[in-house]
Amino acid sequence: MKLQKRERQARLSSLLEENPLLTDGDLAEYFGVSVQTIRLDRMEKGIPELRERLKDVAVRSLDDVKSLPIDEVIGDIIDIELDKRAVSVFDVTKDHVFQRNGIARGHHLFAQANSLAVAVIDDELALTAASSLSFIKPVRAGERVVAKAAVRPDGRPRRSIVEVISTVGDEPVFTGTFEMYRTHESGKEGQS
Amino acid sequence: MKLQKRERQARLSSLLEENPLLTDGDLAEYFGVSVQTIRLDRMEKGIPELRERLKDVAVRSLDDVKSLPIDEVIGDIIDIELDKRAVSVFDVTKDHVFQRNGIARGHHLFAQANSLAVAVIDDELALTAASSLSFIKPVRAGERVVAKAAVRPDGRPRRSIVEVISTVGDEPVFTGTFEMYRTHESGKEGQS
DNA sequence: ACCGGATTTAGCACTTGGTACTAATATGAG
DNA sequence: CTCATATTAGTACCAAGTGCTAAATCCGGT
Repeated sequence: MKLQKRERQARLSSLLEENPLLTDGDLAEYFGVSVQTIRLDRMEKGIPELRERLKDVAVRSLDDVKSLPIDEVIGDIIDIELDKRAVSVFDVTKDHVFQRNGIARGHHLFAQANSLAVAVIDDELALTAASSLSFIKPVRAGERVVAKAAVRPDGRPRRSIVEVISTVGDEPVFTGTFEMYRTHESGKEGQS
Repeated sequence: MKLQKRERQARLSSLLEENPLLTDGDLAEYFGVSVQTIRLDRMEKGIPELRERLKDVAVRSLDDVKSLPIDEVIGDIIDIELDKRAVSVFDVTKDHVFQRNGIARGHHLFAQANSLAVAVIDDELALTAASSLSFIKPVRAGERVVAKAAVRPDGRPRRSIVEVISTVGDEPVFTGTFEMYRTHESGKEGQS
């Protein structure tokens, strides 16, 4: 009997974790014990009642929706000098990789580099006109990608070239050349 | 008074849409009417009670977690012939555009094209090795982007080239050339 | 065999946020 | 003024609980 209780409470926790919408009644039936026993178990484990669990899940998912727009820039920009250079870091998680092989999907590396290229341009409007990319080495979940962007002028008016090199540790994993379109000339207003 | 009711019911709907966790009591207070009135309004509008709304949100979000891998591909693939060609559509919403100017962020167009390029390759492992892109015309929220991919062999072993052209209506908005790496030779196993 | 603590079950009153239904009032337009 | 529409009130009931008390079981040790 000593084991029964522990065992049951442990299973109960994990059961509820993967399916929070079970009532005490469901659980009582499942374990073949009385509803009261389930209640006691929940008390001891500090597991809230069904209604609270539901609200938690709901609130969390609503919050998620609201916090999505942070996606405006991919990666954290940690250093920037407009129209010159910029650096951002991006932590690759399991959400960014193919389930099959654990390798980061290319568009995330592109997104980091591209949004960095947009950010480094000192203009109201900066658009990517064209780009050329090279995926040098696969990146995996848990790795931190550091992207460095450098701006150089293009011959044509209202254009700038941004070169981005992304590395994990010391190793380059991605490079991209972005041809950016802008509404105003490249600034270069000299000092003061 | 004719207007009062309609107006209140309309506001009530939209209020609950963006915040499903309001009780009838909250709403009654908010509109300065009795709880019963709110109940009647909900009846007429066919809006379920708080607990049901919560459960819906919760279930949907739990389902989402399970079905997230669908984000493995960006855009809906509507036609595919492995190692030959594929077509996908992607509806641009306000979540995909810069707030400032309403223009779709480049990485979404890239993501659609790139994941289509990955999908069209008939191999366990397909990775983008390099690519070259051209953003021809800005895309805005509400537009539907159709991407068409065509595969052609590369001279080198275990490589394929995928050309993607994305259009809105008749107008091309994006083109990309993807050099794909694969583990096995391009199949081409002839007819049986 | 018997005792005692742990475990389990039962029962009751009460809570929230409702449903379902009935009945009484406004209120306003013709 | 009157009649339909709209609103409010009140009752009984439900699900899924909490909180509390009390009884029944079980199980091991001596």
